[in-house]
Amino acid sequence: MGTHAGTAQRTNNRVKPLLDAAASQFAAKGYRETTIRDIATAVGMLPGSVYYHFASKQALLLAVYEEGVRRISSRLDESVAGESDPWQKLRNATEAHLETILDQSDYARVMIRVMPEQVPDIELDLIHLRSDYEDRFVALIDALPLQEDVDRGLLRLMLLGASNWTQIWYRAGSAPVHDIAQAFVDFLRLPLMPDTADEVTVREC
Amino acid sequence: MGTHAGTAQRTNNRVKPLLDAAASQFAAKGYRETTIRDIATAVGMLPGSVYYHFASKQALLLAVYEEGVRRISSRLDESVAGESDPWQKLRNATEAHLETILDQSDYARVMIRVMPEQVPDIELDLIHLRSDYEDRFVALIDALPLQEDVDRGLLRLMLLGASNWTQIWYRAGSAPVHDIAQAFVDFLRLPLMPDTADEVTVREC
Amino acid sequence: MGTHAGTAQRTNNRVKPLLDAAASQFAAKGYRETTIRDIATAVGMLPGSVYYHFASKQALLLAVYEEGVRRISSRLDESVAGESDPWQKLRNATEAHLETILDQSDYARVMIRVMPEQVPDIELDLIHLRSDYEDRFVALIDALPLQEDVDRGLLRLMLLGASNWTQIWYRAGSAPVHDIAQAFVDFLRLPLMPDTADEVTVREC
Amino acid sequence: MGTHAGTAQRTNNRVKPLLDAAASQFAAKGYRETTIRDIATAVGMLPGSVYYHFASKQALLLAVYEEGVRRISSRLDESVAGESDPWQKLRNATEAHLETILDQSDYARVMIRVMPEQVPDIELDLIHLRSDYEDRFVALIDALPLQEDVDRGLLRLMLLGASNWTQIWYRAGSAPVHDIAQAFVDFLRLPLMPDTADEVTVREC
DNA sequence: AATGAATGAGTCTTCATTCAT
DNA sequence: TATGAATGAAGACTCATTCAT
Repeated sequence: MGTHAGTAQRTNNRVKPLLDAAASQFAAKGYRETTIRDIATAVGMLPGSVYYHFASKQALLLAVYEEGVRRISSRLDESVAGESDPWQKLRNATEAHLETILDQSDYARVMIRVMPEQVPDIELDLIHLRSDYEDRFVALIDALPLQEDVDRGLLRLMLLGASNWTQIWYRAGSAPVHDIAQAFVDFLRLPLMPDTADEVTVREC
Repeated sequence: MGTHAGTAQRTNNRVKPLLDAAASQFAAKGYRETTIRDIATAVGMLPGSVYYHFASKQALLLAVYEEGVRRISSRLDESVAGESDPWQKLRNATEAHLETILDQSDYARVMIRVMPEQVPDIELDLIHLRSDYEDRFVALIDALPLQEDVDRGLLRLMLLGASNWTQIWYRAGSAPVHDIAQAFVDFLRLPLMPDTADEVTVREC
Repeated sequence: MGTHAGTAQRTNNRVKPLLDAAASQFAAKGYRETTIRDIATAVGMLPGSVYYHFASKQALLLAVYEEGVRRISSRLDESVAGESDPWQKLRNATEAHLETILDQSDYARVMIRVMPEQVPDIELDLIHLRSDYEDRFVALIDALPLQEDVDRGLLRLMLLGASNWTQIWYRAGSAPVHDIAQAFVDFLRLPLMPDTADEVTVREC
Repeated sequence: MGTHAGTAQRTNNRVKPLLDAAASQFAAKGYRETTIRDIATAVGMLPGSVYYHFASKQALLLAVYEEGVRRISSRLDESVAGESDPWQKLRNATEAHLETILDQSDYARVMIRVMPEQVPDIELDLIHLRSDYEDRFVALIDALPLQEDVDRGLLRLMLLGASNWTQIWYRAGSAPVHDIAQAFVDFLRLPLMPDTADEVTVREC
C-alpha cells in the first residue's frame, strides 16, 4: 500500500526532474543566485510546490551534492578500474574528473562550484561529501613513484586546483577535455624543457 | 588635483575607507553575500550615505577590482624586475601572485573571488580588468624555453588555476606561500619521478 | 447501528483518532498554531486525507468543541448529582471543572483555550456551545444562599475566570486539583481574616 | 550632528505610532493573527519599512511588552502609593490592574493576552517582564492579615486569574471597572453568606 | 478511504536604492 | 556630506485546501 513498484515509481516522479533542474541551475549560476522560483519554473510548477518534495532549498542542494559525489566517484572509479600503471591511473582519473565536471554532470559541477561555507547550515555535510571524493586523489597520488622530497599534498592540490579552475575558463570548443587532462598530468610528470641538457635538468641545491 | 584643494581632499576622505571595507568584505564573503549595510557599518556610516560616494554596489565592486588589478600588477612587475632567467621570473611572479591574493591584498583577493558573470551589468569591464593582469602570465610563459609541442596556453591555465584555487584551501598556517609558489613552478619544470630512467631526465642534488 | 454494520463502523473508524489528535494539539498549541499536517501526522495519514472526514479545519474544531462540551458537562452533572448542599455542589462542580480541563480531557481544554473570535466563521456556534456549559454555573450560583447585595453574575465570572486561568499557570506538580477547587470556593465563602473580631467582620456601608 | 535635540526627536518620529499600532493590533487579535502588513498599513507604510525601525516582529512585540509592563506597573504603584490599609491597597491595585488592561492601555492588554510560549525565541524575556509586574501582587498579598492556613499563592492566582480573564468577557458597558475590582476583592475578604450563622462571621450593614 | 501532487494566497524578511533635508 | 525614512521588488517558506486517481 503505497509501496507497490508502480506507486513507488510514480511517487518519485517529480523528484528527479526537480533535482535535475536544481543541479542545472546551481551549476550555472551558483546557490545564492538560483531561486526556488527558477527551479520550480524549470519543471513547470509553482515555488510552493517544490516544498512538497524537498523541505528547503538547502535540502535540495544537499541532495544534488550527494548525487554529484555518487556520479563523479563512480565515474572515476570506473576510469581507473582496469589500469595498473599509477601515472596512467592518474591520467584517467583526471580525465574522468574533467569530463564529469565540464561535460557530463551538472550534479558534479555543483559540487565544485558551490562552496560549503556558502550554506552554513549544511556546511559540514557538504565538506564530508567532498572529502569522500577527493580522498581518492590522495590515494592515487600516494601510489605515484616520486622522489622523496616531493610534497604529495601540494601536488594533489595543484592538480585538483588546476582541474577545478577549468570550470572558470572552459567553454565547449576549447581544447578537448581529454587533451587537457593529458596535458595537466604530463606537465607534472615530464620536464618541460627541451632536453638540451645538463644545466637544465640538474637541480641546484 | 586642484580646485579647492581642501575640499577635494575631504571629498575623497571617505572613499578610501569605503573601498577598503568593500574589498575586505567582498574578499571574505563574496559579492552577493556582502550588503551595502555591511560595508557602510564597517566605516561607520549609514547605507544611504554610501551612495554619495558610489553610484551603486556594482560601481563599488568595479572600483575595488580596478585597485585590485593595479596592486597585484605592480606587485608582480616589481617581483620580476631585476630577474632575467625566465623560470626564475615565473617563480617570482607566481610567488607575488600568491602572496598578494593570500596574504596581502583584499583588493586582489576580490579579483580572484568574484567572477565577472556574477555581475552581468559590468561583466565585460571585469573581464577586461582581469585579462589586463593575466596577460602578464602569457608573456612570462612565452618566454620559457620549452619543447615545441608544449601547449603554452594550457600551461598558463594550469599554473594560474592551481594558484587561484589556493584561495579555497589555503589557511594561514598552511605551507609558507613561498614554498607553494616554488613547488607549483617546479612541479612543472622538473620531472617528478626518481631518476630511474635515463631517458627522462637526470636530477641531482 | 444500522446499514452495513461493518462498513459503517469502519467509516467512523478514523474519525475518533482524528478528533483525539485534533483535541490534543489544539489544546496544547492553540488553533492557529496547529496545522492540519500536525494532526494528520499524529494519526498516520496525509494532510489531504483529513478532508475525507472533515470538511475543513474549522469543522474539526467545531467537532472537538462539541465533544468538549459534552464531556465536561456530563462530568459536572455527575459531580453534583447526589449532593444537596449548594456550597458543596459548587465545590464539586468547580473540582469537576478543573479536573476536566487540567487533567482529563483535551477536548474540554480546547473549549477553554480556543476563543470563538479566533475563528470568525464559526464564532457563534462556539459561543453557543460554551454558554450551554457555563449556564450550569449560573444555576449553581443562583442556588447559593447569599446576601442580597451580592452580584451573582460577577461572582460566577470571578470563579470561572480564576478557574479557566489555571490553564495558564497549572503544571502537573502544582497543588492537587482538589485543593485548588476547595480553596477557590472557600476563599469566596469564608472570610479570609483571622476572626480577631468585630471590626474586621463588620462591613461599613 | 545627528544628535541635535530636534533631530533626535524627529528620529523616533515613527517609532511611537508603530508601537501604538502594534500594541493595538496585538491586543485585539493576538500575536500570530496580527501581520506586519496590518501594522504597517495602520501607520501608512509598507511592510518592509517596518524593518527600518524594528528588527523583527518579535522585537516589536518585546518592545510593546516592555512598555506594557512599564505602564501597568507605574499605574499600579501610583494607585497604592498613599494608602496604608493592606486590603485597601489590594483593592486599589486590582482596580488599577483592571482599568489598565480593560480601558486604558493596549500595551498592558498585550501583556495579558499574548502568552510567552507563543513566541519561543523571546519566551524567557517575556516571562521575566511579566513576573516583574506580577511580583507586586505577591507583596501586596503577603501584607494581608490572614488566617494562618490560607494559601497566599493560590489566593493571588485566583485574584489575578479572575482579573485577567475579564479580558475575555468584559465589554465597554459591562459593570464599571471600579465595581468589578471592589467585588473581586470583597468576595475574598468577606464571607458571602447571610449572617445566619454565628460561627462563621457577623456582617452588618 | 486515502494518497500524491500541486496550488495560491499569504507570511516574515532582506536589500539595493532613493530622496528630502 | 551624510542621515533618517521609506520603497518595492524579490526571497524562502507555510499551509489550508483541492482533486484525480
